[in-house]
Amino acid sequence: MTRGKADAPSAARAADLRARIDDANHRYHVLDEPEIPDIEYDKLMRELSELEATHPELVTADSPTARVGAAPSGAFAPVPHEIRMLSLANAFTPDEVEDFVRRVEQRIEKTDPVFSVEPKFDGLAISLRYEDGVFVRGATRGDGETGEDVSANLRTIRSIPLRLRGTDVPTVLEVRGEVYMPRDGFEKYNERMRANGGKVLVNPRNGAAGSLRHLDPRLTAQRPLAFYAYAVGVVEGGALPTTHSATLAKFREWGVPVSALVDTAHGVAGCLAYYARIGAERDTLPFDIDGVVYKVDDYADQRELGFVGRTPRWAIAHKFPAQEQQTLIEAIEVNIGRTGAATPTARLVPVHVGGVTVTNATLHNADQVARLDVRIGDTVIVRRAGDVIPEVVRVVMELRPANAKPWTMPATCPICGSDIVREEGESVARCTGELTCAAQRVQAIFHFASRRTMDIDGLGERYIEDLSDLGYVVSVADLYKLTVDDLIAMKQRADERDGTIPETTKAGKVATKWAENLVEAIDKSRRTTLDRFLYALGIQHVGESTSKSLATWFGDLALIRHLPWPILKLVPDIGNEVAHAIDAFFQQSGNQTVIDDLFARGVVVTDTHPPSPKLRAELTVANVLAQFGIAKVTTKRAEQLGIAFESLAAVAGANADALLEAGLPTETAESLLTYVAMDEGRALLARCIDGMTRLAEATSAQATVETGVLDGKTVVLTGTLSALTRDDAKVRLEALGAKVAGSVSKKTSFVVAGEAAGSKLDKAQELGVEIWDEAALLAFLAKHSA
DNA sequence: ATGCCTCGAGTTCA
DNA sequence: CTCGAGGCAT
Repeated sequence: MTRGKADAPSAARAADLRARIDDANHRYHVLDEPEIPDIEYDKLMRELSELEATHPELVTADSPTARVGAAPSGAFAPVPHEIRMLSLANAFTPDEVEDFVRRVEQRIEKTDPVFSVEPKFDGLAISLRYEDGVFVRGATRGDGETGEDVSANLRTIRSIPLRLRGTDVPTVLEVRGEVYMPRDGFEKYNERMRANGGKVLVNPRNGAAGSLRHLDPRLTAQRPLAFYAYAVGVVEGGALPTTHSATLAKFREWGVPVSALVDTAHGVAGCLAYYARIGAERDTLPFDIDGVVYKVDDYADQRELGFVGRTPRWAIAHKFPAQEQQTLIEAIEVNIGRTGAATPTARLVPVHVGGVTVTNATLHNADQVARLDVRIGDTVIVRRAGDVIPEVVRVVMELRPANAKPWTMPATCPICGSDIVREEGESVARCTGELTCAAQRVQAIFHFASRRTMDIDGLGERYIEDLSDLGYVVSVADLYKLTVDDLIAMKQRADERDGTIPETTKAGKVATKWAENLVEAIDKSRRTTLDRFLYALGIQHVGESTSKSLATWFGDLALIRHLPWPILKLVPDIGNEVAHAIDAFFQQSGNQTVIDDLFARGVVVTDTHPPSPKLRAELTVANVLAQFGIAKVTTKRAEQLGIAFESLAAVAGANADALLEAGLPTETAESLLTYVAMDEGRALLARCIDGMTRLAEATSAQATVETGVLDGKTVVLTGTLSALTRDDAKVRLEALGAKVAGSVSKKTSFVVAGEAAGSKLDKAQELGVEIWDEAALLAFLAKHSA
């Protein structure tokens, strides 16, 4: 093979070939008007790859030959989305669409607003990043915040341009859209697979999702995938039009494929007409769709509408009715969850619904079973609700066997035999076995180890079951004393128990590696944050959000684990139920022991900090007293007491005279005295007094301890940081006392400018504000972070 | 008391 | 994703 310098004619020929191939792709995928036949196209491609093979120095990153697929590259790196990838609210009926449009109209004070209307493709959402017009990276949606880098696979998709056309392309442009598998491509692929005995794809949607997750892009290249854009992410160094529809039109100019079915519509009537039109075309379309999407067209209006949680208020997905199928109920089983919730689950004769095989369907609770009157042996209609989760819609009564008996919730837990109890007014029945119940224990450990809590990679439900069954792990703290030997021994015993063939020497090596990895993952999980740790504990009613609140308000588990419920209630969104649940959890000595054990075995909460100033503001005698719910002691009375007495202890110790002197009516004073006289009342007051003291100490310690290097400094972040996300940087700067602001002013202490920083950098220079590059920030953080 | 909204918990399949 | 229920405003 000639490896010398490329001669000029070869270089020119390569450039020419690339231009012609790009052009053919553009015409085919974007303009939808193929010009040259496939054979011709293949010939051009072959010539180019041969040319590149003999002259490797001619290969460019955006060469169409990259589409054949590079060699496997290992795992997918996580990619943080600077601008979150959205999920949409759903509407199923015209009424819901009307409600949506009405809400929009009210908020933006316009009637019959213009919507960009689009088909909702049934594929996989991805984000493509172009820098200077060249495709540099593509990522899956992931959880919306962080996706996976699937660039190598995306490069193989011919409708994704590797280079944008036109002169007005922004320096950085993130194009968002859907990777899907066209129906004919899906059929042909499966035909081919059936012919040579390969594995067929279940449906186009899974085909698309699965294809992008191939570690070997050469496999992805074989799959018939395509792409349509429908949204925009980060834009830097350039401007987009002021409406969504104009942006999509611009995309087309730049060579990004946008479905020809996108349109604009006015008001409810326009949207519903579009829904009807697309619905009628649905079956003849070359790709699968599961509904249509309405987006408020004007970006200014979108901004005004904003978000509720993770979903925008300016868009909604109007779904087509879910597909339904008929099948048979073989059994109704009871599942025990982390909190002991006993959930009836229908075991079904497998049936294809909406493209997947369904074998289980949750029946939620006994009420639901009764409402549907589902019995074992019944024929039922199953639907894939929303998108994924199968649901039993109704029983086909005509087909009910004569001997079918109504189902009832068992009285005892199928796992541990404890009573199953349903509280008054609750819809769920619970196993009362708590942690004596193996199922609850396994679920609790599984929750503890899961991604959003301690994040122990590789510790799945199956291993937890084995560890628990074989007695290696009883409480979550036991995870942290597991050794490699323990794990290997455990696996051996599990294999023997299951009758799995004893491991050969080669497989023995694998088991060792597995155990080593798991021990390492467990070790890695030892360092965690307070919010994750709290969430991991699995306290009833304390999920991700409440854990975050608790962490920011109190800052230290040493405090939280001793606080009585009246103090916990001071936190917004924590009411009676939640506060009592937290209190009750920590009152259980067993739970305290587990926490001590965790710390003793090396678990470290890294972000402990003093209680928040907000808490200090709320933590008054009056506020705490008002939480108790003592008869007659209203908020107003509590305030009087707060003014009259310095401390909770003083209130608790006050006699009748002192209370009357504070201006309390006789009845109120009596009620309070009665409360204090009760053992329970006195005990709770004592705990509150103790809690307030602890908090006061922790807070006063703050004055001396808090010497953040960046106290009083205001920092602005701009541009793209590469080593850490903007959020990350923000958190870490704030941890050092800085305030991270959104815009530059003369009060700004310094600006951190990443790649492709824009107007904020200009402004900083103009105002003479200190400017740091990313390296300076990293160095600073490294030096000053604990 | 009543209604809205957000959060928690449980769940399916590949 | 969906349902139920807790928190809070009215």
